[in-house]
Amino acid sequence: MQGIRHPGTARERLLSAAVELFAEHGVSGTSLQMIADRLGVTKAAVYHQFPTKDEIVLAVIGPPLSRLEPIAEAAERHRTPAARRMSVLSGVINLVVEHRRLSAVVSYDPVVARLVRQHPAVATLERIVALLTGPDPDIATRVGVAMVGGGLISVGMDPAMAGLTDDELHRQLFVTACRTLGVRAPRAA
Amino acid sequence: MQGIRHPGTARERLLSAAVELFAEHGVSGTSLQMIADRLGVTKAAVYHQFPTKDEIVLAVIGPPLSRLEPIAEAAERHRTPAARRMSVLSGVINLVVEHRRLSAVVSYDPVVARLVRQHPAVATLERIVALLTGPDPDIATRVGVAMVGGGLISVGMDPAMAGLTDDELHRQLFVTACRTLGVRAPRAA
DNA sequence: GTCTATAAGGGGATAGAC
DNA sequence: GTCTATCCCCTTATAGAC
Repeated sequence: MQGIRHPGTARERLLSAAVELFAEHGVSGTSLQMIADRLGVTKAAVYHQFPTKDEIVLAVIGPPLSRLEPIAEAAERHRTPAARRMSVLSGVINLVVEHRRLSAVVSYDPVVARLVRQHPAVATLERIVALLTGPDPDIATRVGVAMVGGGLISVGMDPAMAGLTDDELHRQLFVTACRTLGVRAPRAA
Repeated sequence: MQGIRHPGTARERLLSAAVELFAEHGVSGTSLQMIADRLGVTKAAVYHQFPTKDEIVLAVIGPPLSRLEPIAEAAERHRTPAARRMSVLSGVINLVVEHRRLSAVVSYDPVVARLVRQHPAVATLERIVALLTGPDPDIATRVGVAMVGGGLISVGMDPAMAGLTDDELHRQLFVTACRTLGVRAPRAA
């Protein structure tokens, strides 16, 4: 709360630059020097904000991962498996659409995958998958859910979809995911 | 053709080790030292087989990429857009199933993506997407095709699907992809 | 918050012996 | 085909001044 600065605090600008670079080069392919260069500062300034590179990655993935818990909780308040599935699907799509570029990094970067495995949110992720499959899923259902998971992220990161607004993309993903899962989509709001 | 050796020529063993490591750590996260260590040789021995690291990546992605062309050609021999779509879908699924781990590397590793962009096979890839969408696709169709593309790869790399045989996985992916695309799957053979 | 300077190590890559 | 030895650069990370 001092002078006006365009994109936020130094920490926020750093994380924003990191996300872009991670998406473009991968975490292993992004050096602290690259992050510093994009911000127009030196590496030491980066180290002033975060003690290690891993801490930067954790700070990047933490906020989106922490949003999984409320998605699962909201879904579990519904009574039928079908309603729970629709609720969690909508929540996950919201998250993916909102973090189009980051989702792919979280899902597919090997360095991030290692950090995610040690993250408390993995348990929530399993809950979410269970909510999507429903109880005692057969192979076809599990394939469908896995396909939706990867598909959402791929579409989100697709440059050809960059022109779509978040609302449009959400609608498209929702109806397509419902088809993949073999369920009738509720009529649109 | 000399003495018996278990996994093939030195070059083949190197590429096999490279694929595993690329899938596990990403290309940027895989050093030539790691490849050499896995083979029980030194870096210099690796450099004897390939002049640069990029050449290793190209040798890894070349064979699967070269299989795109016959897939597109076979599909284009069919007369109707629907038949072409089913043909290309089956061919792509074959490819993904056969290279479960490699597909994710080719599709999502930023280093590989850069090399793929300069590869002649990109044109074929566009042809394949066009065959899947059909002429003058609307947004919903393009979303469906993008979702199938990413979904196939995600399911292929999913450890939970590792227990499925190639044939089983192919069948599951085919019917699920057809649902996503909103087409009736032809009855199984 | 940012800088200069530097340490310590690993990266890709090369030369030349065996 | 494989080795030892080496080069140079970039990496993460630290220390301390401004």
